[in-house]
Amino acid sequence: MREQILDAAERLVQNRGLSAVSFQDLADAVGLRKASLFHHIKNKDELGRLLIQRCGSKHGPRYAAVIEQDTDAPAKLRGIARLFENDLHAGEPCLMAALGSSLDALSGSAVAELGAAAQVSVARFALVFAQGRREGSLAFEGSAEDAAMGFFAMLEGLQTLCRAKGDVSSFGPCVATYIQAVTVSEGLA
Amino acid sequence: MREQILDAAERLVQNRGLSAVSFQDLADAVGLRKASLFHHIKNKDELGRLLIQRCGSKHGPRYAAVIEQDTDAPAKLRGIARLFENDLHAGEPCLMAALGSSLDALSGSAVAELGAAAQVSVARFALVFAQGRREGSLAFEGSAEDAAMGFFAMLEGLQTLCRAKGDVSSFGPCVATYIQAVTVSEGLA
DNA sequence: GACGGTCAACCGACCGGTCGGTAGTTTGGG
DNA sequence: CCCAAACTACCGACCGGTCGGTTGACCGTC
Repeated sequence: MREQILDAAERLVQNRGLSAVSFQDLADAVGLRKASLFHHIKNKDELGRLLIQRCGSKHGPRYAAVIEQDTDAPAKLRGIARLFENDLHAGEPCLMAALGSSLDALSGSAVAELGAAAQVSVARFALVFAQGRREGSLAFEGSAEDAAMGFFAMLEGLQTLCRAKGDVSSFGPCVATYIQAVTVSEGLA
Repeated sequence: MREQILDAAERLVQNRGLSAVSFQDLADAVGLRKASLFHHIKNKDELGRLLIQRCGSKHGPRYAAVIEQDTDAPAKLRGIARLFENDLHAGEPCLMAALGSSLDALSGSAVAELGAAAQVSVARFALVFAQGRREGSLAFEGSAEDAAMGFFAMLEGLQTLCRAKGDVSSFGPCVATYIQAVTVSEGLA
């Protein structure tokens, strides 16, 4: 049941932001009464923190599956981007954008957990950039972490921007342009 | 007075999201009583729409000033990025991230205006990418619009991500890595 | 004396959250 | 094997407070 509540909450928060989701909304979405929710979630701050934790435990394995494939780095970047694109098409953009862009509405501990979750994702993606540099398939200046953070930021930003423009179809071409730019072209190198 | 209200509202919304900013907050911030605000702003939906419009009329000229400089495209990209970086350091991230990541909390007309504003920015940045391709200073596949949208998305995403991680200093290196990747290196070409 | 701006007072709805209580299930001791 | 205690999940009613928004009066200015 708790998982169902969090599933519904995630979907609502992704598209509205945490502070625009009330316990009443959440109760309606899962078919319970408002009071019952408090048996599963202590308060709104805990709701936010649970959502952030799930953001890691739920999507982390999906990223890991792509990263652990036996392919070159550009293919992995495309695979990661496709995960974000699919979520966007499913109307489920990453929670980190919704939560991160209204930081002052979160408690201190929630902010800390959000930052930690972001760092975990960046570190994961950095492995791909490091692999790409090692195998000569990616070219970029600076640290792999910086490159990975830029990549992650673009994925987050594209989800938001595509939805704002009502033009979900441009996610793919935009990210493809980026990946091509960091990929060492076959003709050279 | 209306401008002062909108200034204060912008600052609040940037860091909290529109639905977490109440008229009471806003009244406290500008030193008026809540009731007085409604002589300047009809309702919350209009507040959101005015904020979006200002996002264009206020920041548009700043971008234009950089774009109309007589420099090469990579320098213009760095200039645009620096604007976003300065705003981030000033605790004033772009409104589009805050508003765009909670679209379902906005009215239909507000969403339309937000999308239009986003399109205007993308078109502006696309001019720079087109120039770069023309003068041979930037290399990328696909349309200039796609490249520009990816660039814009990264700037938006980096603002959010840096704040979430509490590490504002990594904005510069991350975006530098991207710009370098799309810039045609002097040794080649 | 018309007018733009400000305000105190107020409104109904809703907010996050609590309370007391009720079914149903699980558990353990005689 | 039974029954009572304990526990889980749920709920109606309610709390103080805040929400977005309205009203009507008051003010200085031209």
